[in-house]
Amino acid sequence: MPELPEAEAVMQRLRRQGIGSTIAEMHVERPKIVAPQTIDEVSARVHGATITGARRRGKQVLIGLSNGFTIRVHLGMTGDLYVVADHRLRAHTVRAWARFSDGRALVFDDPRVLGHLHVHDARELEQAIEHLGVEPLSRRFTPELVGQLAAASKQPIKLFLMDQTRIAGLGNIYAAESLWHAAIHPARIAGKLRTQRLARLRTAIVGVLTDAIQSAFAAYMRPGRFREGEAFAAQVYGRDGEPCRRCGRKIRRMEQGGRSTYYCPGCQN
DNA sequence: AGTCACCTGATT
DNA sequence: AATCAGGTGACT
Repeated sequence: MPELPEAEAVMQRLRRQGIGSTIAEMHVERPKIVAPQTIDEVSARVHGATITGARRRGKQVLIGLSNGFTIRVHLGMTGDLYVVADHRLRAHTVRAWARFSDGRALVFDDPRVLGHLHVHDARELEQAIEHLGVEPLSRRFTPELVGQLAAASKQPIKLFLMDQTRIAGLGNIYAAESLWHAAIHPARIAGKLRTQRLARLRTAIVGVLTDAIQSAFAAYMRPGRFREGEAFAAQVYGRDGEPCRRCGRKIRRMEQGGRSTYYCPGCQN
C-alpha cells in the first residue's frame, strides 16, 4: 500500500494510538527487517522508552522516543504499522512488534518482508534520511524548484517522479496518476518538458497526494470497516483497456524501469 | 541509465 | 504452476 499518502495515514493513526505508550519489550521475527542493525541493538534502544511523537519523511514513518532515539520504518511494498490490543492476536505476517506496558502492541506487518525498521540516535537519523528530496506537500515544493530538478534530469518523467532523492514520496501509482492529471506522457524526458507543463505537473502532484491522503485516512483509520467508494479513485492505474475518463481512449499499460506504467495514449502526450 | 534480486502472498 | 504486486539498492 505504501506511498506517501499511506505512510501519512499510518503515521497519523500511530499518533492517535501510540503516543504516551511505553515499550516494555521488542520482538523481531526477521533479522532482515532490522539489518544491518541487530535485534539486540534495536531492542536495547527502545526498551523502556515512551513514544513521544510520530512524523513522516517521504514514505518513511519516524517514531520519536523519550530516550532520544527514533524508530524509522520504511514500509516497503507491503508494510503496515498499527497497534493491536494484544500481540498474541497478531497476524502471521507481523515481522516485528513492540509490546506496550499496557498490554497492547505496535506491530510491523509486512507480508513480503521488503520493509525495514531501524532505531537511530539523532546523528544517525539525519544521515539515514538526508538523501531524500523535497516533500511534495511542503512550501518548498514550488514550480521553480520542480523546474530546476527536472531540468537536471535526462530520465523519463515517470522515473524522475519516483526518484526519492528528488521528490520524496511518489511511487508507481501516484506518479502515474499525477502524469495523467497533467496530461503528460510518462516516457517524456524530464529535462525537455517546458516550464508550463512542469507547473501543471506540480499542481497535479499536490492534488493527487492530497486526495489520496483523504482516501487513505478513510481506509486506515477505521480498521476492518472498509467502505466502497473510500478507496482512492485511480484514473489510470490498473485500468489497462478501460476508457480514459477525459478523452475516452483505452488506457494502455507499458513497462518502465521494470514496473507497469499506465497512461492514456489519447490525451497524455 | 537500465536490469535484477530481494521476499512472500494473492490471484489467475 | 505461473504471474503479478503500491519499493529499493546493488549490480552491469
